[in-house]
Amino acid sequence: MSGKKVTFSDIADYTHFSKTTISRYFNNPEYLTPENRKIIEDALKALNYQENKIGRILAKGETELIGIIMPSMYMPYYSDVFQSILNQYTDFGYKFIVLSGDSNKRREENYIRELLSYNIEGLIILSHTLPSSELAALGVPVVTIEREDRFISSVNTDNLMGGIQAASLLYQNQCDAYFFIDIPVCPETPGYNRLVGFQTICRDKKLPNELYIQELGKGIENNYRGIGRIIDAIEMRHSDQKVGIFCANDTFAVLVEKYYFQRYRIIGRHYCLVGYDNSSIATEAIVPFSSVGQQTDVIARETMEILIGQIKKRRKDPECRLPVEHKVVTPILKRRDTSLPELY
Amino acid sequence: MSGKKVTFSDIADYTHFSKTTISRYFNNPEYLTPENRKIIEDALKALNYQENKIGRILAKGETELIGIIMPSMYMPYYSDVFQSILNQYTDFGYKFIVLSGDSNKRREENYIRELLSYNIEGLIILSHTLPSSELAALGVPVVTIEREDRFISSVNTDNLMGGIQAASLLYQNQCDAYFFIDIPVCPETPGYNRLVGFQTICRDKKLPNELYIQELGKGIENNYRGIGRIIDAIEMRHSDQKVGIFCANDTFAVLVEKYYFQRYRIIGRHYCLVGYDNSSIATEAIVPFSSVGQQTDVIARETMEILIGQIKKRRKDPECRLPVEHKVVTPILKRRDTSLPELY
DNA sequence: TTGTAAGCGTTATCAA
DNA sequence: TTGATAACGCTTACAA
Repeated sequence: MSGKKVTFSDIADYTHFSKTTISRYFNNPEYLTPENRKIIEDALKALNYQENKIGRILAKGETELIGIIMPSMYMPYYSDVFQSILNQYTDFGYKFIVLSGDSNKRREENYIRELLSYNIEGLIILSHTLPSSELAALGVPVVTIEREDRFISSVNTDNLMGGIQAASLLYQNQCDAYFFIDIPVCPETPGYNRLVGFQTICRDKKLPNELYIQELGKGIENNYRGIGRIIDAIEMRHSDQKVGIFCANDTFAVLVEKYYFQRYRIIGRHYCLVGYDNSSIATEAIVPFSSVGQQTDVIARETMEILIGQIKKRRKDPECRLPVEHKVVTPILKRRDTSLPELY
Repeated sequence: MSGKKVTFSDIADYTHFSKTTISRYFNNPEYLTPENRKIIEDALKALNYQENKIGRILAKGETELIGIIMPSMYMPYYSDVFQSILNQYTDFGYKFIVLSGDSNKRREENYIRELLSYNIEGLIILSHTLPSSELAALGVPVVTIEREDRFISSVNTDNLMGGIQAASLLYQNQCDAYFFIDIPVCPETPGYNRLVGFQTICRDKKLPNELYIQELGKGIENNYRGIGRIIDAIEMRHSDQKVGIFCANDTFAVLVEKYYFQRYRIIGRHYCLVGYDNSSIATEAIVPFSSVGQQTDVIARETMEILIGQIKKRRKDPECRLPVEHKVVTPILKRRDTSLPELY
């Protein structure tokens, strides 16, 4: 609308107070008399003052900005978590500057430099590109989510528990043979424990089991082909048995279901399927399958709590060492009955 | 690592240049002799200088910040577009502050105020909450994506074309009766034209058709029930015909497929299905279905081009009126053969 | 309760 | 090619 922006000086001139008093109106209104408060309030409206945080940031050094580095969001899990993080604005008031990583180390280091140049007060990392050792050296509070976190604070789902829940469910369904499907994951990644949990149950209960850990290629089509090869391998030797399959994510699980149908015309019997993440696709699938759900809202909240805690510490003492805190969030197994409903 | 942050003053002291010269090193290095440039370069390393954009912003008024207001991302389309927008950082260098709206008008107005207080240079709106009249009055460049855009610049998919493509595909498949399924959408929304396109073809070709425009409730379960009622209604009168169904999004489409199977044990024949958005679920479905794909990368790029164009204009002349530009992006129909493959 | 003046880290203007 | 100085919009001692 108007030309130049209205500043504290303008309001000061208009009201015949000083800039300081205007500042106090916002930061320590209790020092002002009600009458003077009213005068300033009216002036703000009359002049249509718009808050400008840049000056404040320069003076106070507090940006209320948090940086986020996302991996590519092709897995719905990531956009679920991201959505949950954004929702935290309501409770914490911090704003998020978001960059999307692309597995290029140099580039993500630049992202971080760029974010730091805006004086972000904290950093949330979902991308897997940079090692935690490097993140720990940044000097700002950092929390990672569901990734390697040796030297830095983190929030992870209890993947071991998740694997145990999944395998137990298969066991309850009295499968004859048990299978775990995933792409290769390095043991430092929390998700690795899905496998460990699965193995734990298999060992305890002495269940015949096999791991199918292999690259499946990029894109759904390639994944589908890879899954197909695995299912063929399984069916080759277990066609007369009830097989229990635990997939490390729902996308793989839905592809298992799809392949069973496309290739073998089998739907919702013969095999028992458990996915991971409980994303919408587990419900939308033609026969909904069970899935280990991650509590993304809890994850987001814990992340912010660690981060804000460290930020407050830093505001008090900018030199202080940041503690390394690890939070673990319990997964929630969503059971779905995969037996087909009768036609009515 | 260290205590206080290194500033231009520190570098000036260290090198015995003035702050001005240090600033020039970054902004107009050609004014410096190569030797002096080298000296400063070394000093930067020696002191481990970290860029600080806050000072620069205060002095220049250019934040290189763009605000985004997202709707809740439960439809994968939104996270696809969002991902594409984030990718634009590489080409444009602008950073994004992201807030997630929740259909609360007051609250979203506060979001915008908050964003403006950070001196964002532009705004991208995907949320549907605020009318374009209000957005147009903000004074910053604003581009909306796929929503009501009467008074403001926007980028939309050619929904009319999308509807035409979908209906034409059904027609090519020689359906006997044609159906459109969506929730009620106000005619100002670009998506409304999906229906118009569908109707256009039906009228042209004189195809028997019906519109099922009704609330389906919140959440997949409710949607599923609603879709079920619609399919039952259709089957009641068309069970012996080949029905062609165009769903306004892929989620509805997959639920149609699911319901046909669960209730009627029909898969991939009898009906012909087209979705919208070509999201991953259209591929993952047990029988993949055709879908009108939105070119989210093109949408994101066009959005940024309009926005950056207006931002540049504003930098030259902060008083200038902002033009209202509308870009339309062609949808791309992804055909998928829904006939079942033979068992081999 | 209010004001003065210095400061936050950069850039812009002008002069040298 | 370089530097002194003011300016950007706000906060914060300190003084009154």
